[in-house]
Amino acid sequence: MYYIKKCPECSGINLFINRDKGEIICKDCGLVIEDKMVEFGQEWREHETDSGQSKRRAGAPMTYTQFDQGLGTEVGQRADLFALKSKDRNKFFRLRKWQYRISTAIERNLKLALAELKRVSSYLKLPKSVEEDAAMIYTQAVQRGLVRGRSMESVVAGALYAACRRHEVPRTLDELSEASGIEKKEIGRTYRFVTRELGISIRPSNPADYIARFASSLKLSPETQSKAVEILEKAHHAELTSGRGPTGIAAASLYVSALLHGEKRTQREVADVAGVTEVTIRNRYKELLEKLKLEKEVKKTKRGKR
DNA sequence: AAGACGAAAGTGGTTGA
DNA sequence: TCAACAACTTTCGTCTT
Repeated sequence: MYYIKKCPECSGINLFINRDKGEIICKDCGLVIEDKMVEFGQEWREHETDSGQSKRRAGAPMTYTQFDQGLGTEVGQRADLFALKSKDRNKFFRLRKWQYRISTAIERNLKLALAELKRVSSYLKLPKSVEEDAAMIYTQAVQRGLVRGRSMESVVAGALYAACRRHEVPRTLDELSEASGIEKKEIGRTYRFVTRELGISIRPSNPADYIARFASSLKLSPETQSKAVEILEKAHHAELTSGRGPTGIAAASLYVSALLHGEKRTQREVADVAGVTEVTIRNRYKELLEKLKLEKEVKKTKRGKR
C-alpha cells in the first residue's frame, strides 16, 4: 500500500477516502483516483435511508445507474392463469397490460435520463459515488411520478445537485446550469421540489466545502487554505454565516487569508471563481474585519509590505 | 491604469398576513 | 395571492496604490 498525497490530475491536496465505496476522491476536481481498493464496507447497502428498518442483505450488488437496477418485475407467469376463473382472468390481463405500460414508460425514461445524467456528471468530473446517488434519487423521483410536468433534464440536474450536497462536494447552481443547459432557477425549483417530496433532508451547505476547490483554482497555498477554513469557523461563531450565501462567505475568507499570507488575489479574481460579485466579497470582507478583529493583522501585513 | 471602495437602484426568492 | 423584506447583483463615480 502506498500513500497518495496529491491528486495527479490537479495537484490538489484535498483527497478523502470513501471507505464504503473503496474510493479515493479528490475534492478539488472530483477525480476518482482509486476505485478498486479492498471493500471496507459490509456487504449490504441500504437505500431507504430513513425507513428505520434494519439493514437488509441483498443478492447481487444493485446499481442505480442501470435503468432497471439489474432487476426486473413482471406480473404473474403463464402458469398462474390456469388457477383463475374467467372473471379474474380479465382482471389479470388488465393488470398485466397496465403494469407493462407503466414499467416500459419508466424504463424508457430512465434509459434516456441516466444517459443524460452520466453526461453531465462526467462534464463536472463528479465522483462515481455522487453519480450513483443522483441516479438513485432520480429513479425514486420517476417512480413517484415527480417528473411529470417537468423536463427530464431539469430533474436530472436537480438530482445531481442534491447528490453533490449530500456528499459534501457541492457544486454551485451556476456550474450545474452550465453543464446541463438548464436555467439556474429551474434547477433550484426542481431540486427543492424533489428533495421535499422524497423527504431527503440536506443541511445547508457548508462554506468550507467550497474552499478547497476555489483555492486550487486560484493556486493558493495549503496554508492559506487552512487559514481560510479557520476564519470560516470564527465567522460561524460570530453568527456571520447564517442567511448569507455560502459561496460569498467562502470567497471572502479566502480573500482575507490570501492577503494575510501575502498571496494577494484581486477581488475580481476571487469573485470569478466563486461565482459572486466583487461587491458581495467586499461586504462579507467588511463584516469579517469588523467582527473578527482582523483589522490589525491585515494592516500589519500591509505595513510590512512597504 | 488597475484595483478597491461605497452608494443607489434593480432583481429574484422567501415569508407572513 | 400579495406586499414587505433581505441578500445579492449591476452600474457607476471616487479614492488609493
